[in-house]
Amino acid sequence: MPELPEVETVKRGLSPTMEGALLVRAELRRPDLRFPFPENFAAAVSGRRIVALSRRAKYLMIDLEGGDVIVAHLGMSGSFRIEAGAEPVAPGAFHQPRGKDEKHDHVIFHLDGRSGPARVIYNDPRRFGFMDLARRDTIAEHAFFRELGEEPTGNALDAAYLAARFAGKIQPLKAALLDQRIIAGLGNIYVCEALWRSGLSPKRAAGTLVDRRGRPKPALTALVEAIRAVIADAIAAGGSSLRDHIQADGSLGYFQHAFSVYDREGETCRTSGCGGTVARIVQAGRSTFHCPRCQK
DNA sequence: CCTTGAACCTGGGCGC
DNA sequence: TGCGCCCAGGTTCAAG
Repeated sequence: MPELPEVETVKRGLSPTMEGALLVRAELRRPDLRFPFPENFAAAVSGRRIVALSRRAKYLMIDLEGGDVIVAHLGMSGSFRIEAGAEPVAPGAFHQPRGKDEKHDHVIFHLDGRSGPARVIYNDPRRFGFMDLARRDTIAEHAFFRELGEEPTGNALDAAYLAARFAGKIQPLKAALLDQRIIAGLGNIYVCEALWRSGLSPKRAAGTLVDRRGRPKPALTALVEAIRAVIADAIAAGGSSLRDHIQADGSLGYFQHAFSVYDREGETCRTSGCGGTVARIVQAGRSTFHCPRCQK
């Protein structure tokens, strides 16, 4: 589920339950996800109070009292859900998977919060997600964060910044926008959507949006606006829920209904007066959806 | 530096 | 009902 808007939605869904709660115990139901958990993970976080939740790019950060930070990435299929009350949280009270889905419940945070005991459960069938521990005061130097580019929210991302990063690049726009070192948090869906909104071909070389003096051409300014708008729209919609993915509070994001090109191969382009047909091509091994008629 | 392809995993959908 | 194949929101590594 996770590009930036989905992770932001997860953060907002979990915050009311997790912030201020005591993390009584972290229960790891296997030794690894994509990577092994840090040796001391469960012991280090158990018994600590949760100070705050935040997000950077596609990473969810859980700040604990004392300065440790749980850093979680949801990979392709990771999700969190909240179960309130009921189940005991005493040590030794192990989670019992009942259904098919629950066999992929890999991490259970047993909480004691303002509204009583609760569990926050991380489920990830494909296990492309991962969790690590960092220290708040050095987190910017952590390998996950060190090279990340600007967030497409707020004001840091602007045409001048992208012009500097795109200058001289032959790399196609699709690949340049997926590069987390340039813009942090975009993924396959929102790159396709932003390129469609700005009328730019995913195959176009990134450097062609920069003039000879290294300044942004109007098309690059339009692209920046499209990126910021599509991300803001998606966050406002609670992200995109593909397949059966649900948000932490059990509700569905609905931005998938607003897709203009993603997963719409063969359908009519929504650009007014265009009349083109959405095509699917493969770039760097991943599907790109675009309208060959109006995206130049 | 660049680009591509494969790898990591499981599950859903489709054609036969 | 089953099998084989392709596809999936991400990242990383090897190889050309």
